[in-house]
Amino acid sequence: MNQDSILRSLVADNLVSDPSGARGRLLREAARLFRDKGYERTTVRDLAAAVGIQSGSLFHHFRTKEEILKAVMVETIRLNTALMQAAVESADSSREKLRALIRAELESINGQTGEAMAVLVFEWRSLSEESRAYVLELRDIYEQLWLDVLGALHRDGVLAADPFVVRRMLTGALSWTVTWYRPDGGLTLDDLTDQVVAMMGVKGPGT
Amino acid sequence: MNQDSILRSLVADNLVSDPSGARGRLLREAARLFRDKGYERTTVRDLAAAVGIQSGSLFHHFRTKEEILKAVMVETIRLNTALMQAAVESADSSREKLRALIRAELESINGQTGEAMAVLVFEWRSLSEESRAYVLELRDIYEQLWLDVLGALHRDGVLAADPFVVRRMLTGALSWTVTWYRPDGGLTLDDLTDQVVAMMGVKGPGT
DNA sequence: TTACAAACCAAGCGCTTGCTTGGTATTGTC
DNA sequence: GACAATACCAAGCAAGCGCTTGGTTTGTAA
Repeated sequence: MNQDSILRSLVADNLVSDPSGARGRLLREAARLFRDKGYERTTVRDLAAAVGIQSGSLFHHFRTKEEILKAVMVETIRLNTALMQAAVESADSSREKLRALIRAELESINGQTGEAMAVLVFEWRSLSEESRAYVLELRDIYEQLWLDVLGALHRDGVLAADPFVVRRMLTGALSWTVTWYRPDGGLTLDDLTDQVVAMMGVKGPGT
Repeated sequence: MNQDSILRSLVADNLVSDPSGARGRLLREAARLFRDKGYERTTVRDLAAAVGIQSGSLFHHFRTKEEILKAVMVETIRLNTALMQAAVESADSSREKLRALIRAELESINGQTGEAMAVLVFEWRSLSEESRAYVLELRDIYEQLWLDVLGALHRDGVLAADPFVVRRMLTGALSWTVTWYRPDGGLTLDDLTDQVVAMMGVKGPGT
């Protein structure tokens, strides 16, 4: 189950928009604009211009501007949850599962879905109360993947610190890479993964 | 040199506004509103109402709304840089200096200046190009404090990972605490500091 | 060819925004 | 007590905002 087939499966189930369709293209441009200028500074005219239509025509696809923000976030979480799940399942030991999770999250933040992930981090305050509740609900599924793995490592005595605290520290540290990491800076995502694992106080198998 | 005297010294030098003055009170309310609602969603009418004046009267104190955002950020960096400097100087070993820095940054993020620090993290995109350049300049002084200490630990073989990467990971992890840490949750800032230090792969004195 | 829905345009409405203006209290100074 | 300078108010302007409306084009299928 590679990344492409996971995406295609989600598209087939109508959980994620086809990236090549009109709606999918709009969401991609929206993510880019929201990340670059922020949600509030991005006007519906900006969004429309980015996909080459009139501003009023946007409201044929989405009822409100906020619905666009919500869709960007919801679809991104759905996709990355599925990718994470696959990453966990493909690894054997808990230690390898953790590494796979870190690697996958770095990929989601600094790869294809990077714009949308940045929006998820920086623009959640612009969501309405109900949209926020729904997004948080989806996020919990995602977070449970992490807590399961960290909890197992904790029980095995490999991880000393509290899994909840560790996850939150990791969330911050990994999210923040979006503000400074550049793939052309001589540091690959694998290098970065190594540094994170090394920095975590996870005792190696031999000690 | 305690925290209060540091603040008073900065006020005397006109680098930070007196918190009890009109300007200082406005900046405090602005920081709170900007954190809660975001800069763009906060109107000048909101700001004026928070300090009990008419919206037009704001422009007697600040030329533009953006100048208020800039002032919140600049004064916060100035204060926290001074506090960090004192924290570093009061510690003897590099290891203790690192702990003092972590503790001080957690304090700045989750204590009195918490609102303003959150603004610094989440609202920097709303700054104009020039304001951003100035803020980054001030930030560099602040960051150098960290890199000096981390560099010393690295040279001594206490810290294995790259100081630049470690600092950036720490920035993310510590900033993120603003989204989840609550002092009434049974975890003190000292506890949290311990967890961070423990999580960092800094080898203890005995190994 | 006809029928119909989906996708889009052109125009603009009603409202909110940051900020300005002209004038009035309030404060500090000699 | 005269006189600025400072701090504020009341009113409103011009621009930009999200979104609506009524009508036209495009795609699809019988």
